[in-house]
Amino acid sequence: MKQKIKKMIIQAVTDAYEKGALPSSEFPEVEIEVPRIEAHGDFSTNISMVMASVQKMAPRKIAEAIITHLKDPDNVLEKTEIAGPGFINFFINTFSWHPVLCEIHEKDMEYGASNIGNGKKVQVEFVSANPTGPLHVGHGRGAAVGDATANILLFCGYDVQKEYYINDSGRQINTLGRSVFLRYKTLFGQETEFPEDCYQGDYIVDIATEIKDEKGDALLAQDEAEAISYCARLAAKNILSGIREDLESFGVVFDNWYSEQSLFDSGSVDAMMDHFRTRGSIYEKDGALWFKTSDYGDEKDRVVVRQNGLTTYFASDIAYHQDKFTRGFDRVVDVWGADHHGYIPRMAASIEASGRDKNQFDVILVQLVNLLREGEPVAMSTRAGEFITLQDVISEVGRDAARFIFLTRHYESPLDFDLELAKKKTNDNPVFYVQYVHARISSILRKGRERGINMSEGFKTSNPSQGQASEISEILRTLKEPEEIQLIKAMTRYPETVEISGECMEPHRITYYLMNLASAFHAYYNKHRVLADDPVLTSGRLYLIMAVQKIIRNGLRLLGVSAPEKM
RNA sequence: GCCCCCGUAGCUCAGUGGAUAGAGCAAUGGAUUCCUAAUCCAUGUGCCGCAAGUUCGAUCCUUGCCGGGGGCACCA
Repeated sequence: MKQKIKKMIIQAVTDAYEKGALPSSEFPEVEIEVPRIEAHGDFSTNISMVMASVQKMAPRKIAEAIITHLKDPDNVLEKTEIAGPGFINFFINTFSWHPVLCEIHEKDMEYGASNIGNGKKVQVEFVSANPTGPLHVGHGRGAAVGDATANILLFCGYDVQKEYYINDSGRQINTLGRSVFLRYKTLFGQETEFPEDCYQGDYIVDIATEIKDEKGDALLAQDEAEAISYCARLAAKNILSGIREDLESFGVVFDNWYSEQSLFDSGSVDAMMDHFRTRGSIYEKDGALWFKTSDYGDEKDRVVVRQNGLTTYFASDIAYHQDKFTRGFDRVVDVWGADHHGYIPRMAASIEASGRDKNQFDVILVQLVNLLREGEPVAMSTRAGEFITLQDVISEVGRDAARFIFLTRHYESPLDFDLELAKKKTNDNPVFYVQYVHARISSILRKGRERGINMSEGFKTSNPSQGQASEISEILRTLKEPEEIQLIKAMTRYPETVEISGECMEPHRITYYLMNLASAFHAYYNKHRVLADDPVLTSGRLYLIMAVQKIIRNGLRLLGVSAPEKM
């Protein structure tokens, strides 16, 4: 509808110029918006104000000229008006809204899909938590945001891959091994001090016990470094598979798991280092190797190889990101915790240094989650190993509630996650509010079927026969209640909501859209009976609510939330 | 000190330059002989942190300041 109005305006402006009603042929991009206030019409454009200076005419005069030349062959307009400083407001005929329902039924799960991504290969890397402990609530938010963003991009026509980067190399893995080995020694009664920098959680003891059960005291006889390395590998593998299970129970499935260690094994890190040394981006100073990230906007250069000869995390990360592009991705998106924001300039610099455009790389910085219970902060101490894991949260509040709540804020806003609130089955909790729409509609459809109402024939066929087409137009005519038109209008906005959400990579826009649509539906439901006495009217209303149901299911799917038939 | 994010109704937050700034919660009162009351309806609240600038027009863009959070390693 919006596009239709836009075309009409462009045509009118062109005609007006050709007929001499407008002096200049210079036309700005036409912007159409849905006014906040209903009295301002269904759509409005600011074009006459924008054109005023170029045309050297008063905005309202321009608006008049445009309206005079406006052609409306399909008769979609009820009226137009000039308002305020020069807005042109468009009022759409009630019946002109109806065809969108056919479109929704036709496209079904594809309604709202677009091709703005044009098949571009994009990778979304998210979670990527170190395999040194279980996922916590913050990772859950990253998972929800990353997964939904990837889903939305896919729906917008991108060729998307979801990837998890495993930091299975370096110091923290060694620390992990040391932690497990120390606990292992304790199991055999050996006095050991457990340093503060070691991982404190009980899961470390569990892993140590597993090793004891399997290997007995064999590790005690071994060279300590070897024993630690054994513990490290086993623990990382163990923890990683736990992470994978947690993510699966959260409904997140990755297309690819990428090992940091593999970058060393394959020689990618060395090759990267040689490459940038030859190009002069890596140089030696104070016995270390530095990357000249300051050439590309970073505040200072960064170390890639330390004095002690060990590479930094940054080094493998450069190689990793080079590899992403080598694998053919046009665009690379990283989802990081907000505490990593200082890391962005150097990462972006390394990508620019390799000749890539900086807008091929995006970082979504996800802000912290404050875990609450009844409004009170839940005490968590990583040091003491006391924390609530993502799995705990999923078990307590359920996957749907958790995912939805993670997506009820812009990712850059800190999020309060209240465990009690997440379980509440009231209006406070938006998940159920939206899901309830789906369940309610399902229930009506069940009832309808029980009563033997024919409701599926003709609704799904993409090429309706003559008879079906006229039947559909007959039932559409029954939809004229204000609440019905409101609902349909809300549904027309779904595709653009998805597009904007994809362009900005902001999944919360879908969340808000769904809450809004849900509200329009509940209001309608409470005022009008779908299964009415008049069979034609009933068909019309079923046609309407089935479209609502499709969008709810469709939108929830993008967020990774289920659409229940019953609640 | 430098960098990033936030500052909008009592609370939690939407609002990618438009007209009279919105929603939920909280508060009060109401709605179900009938499709799920996990629902709906009614009642009001704002120097959009402050100040300049850009613009026909700024909650939105720019700059400065104030307040809150986070980050500034040869850690990850």
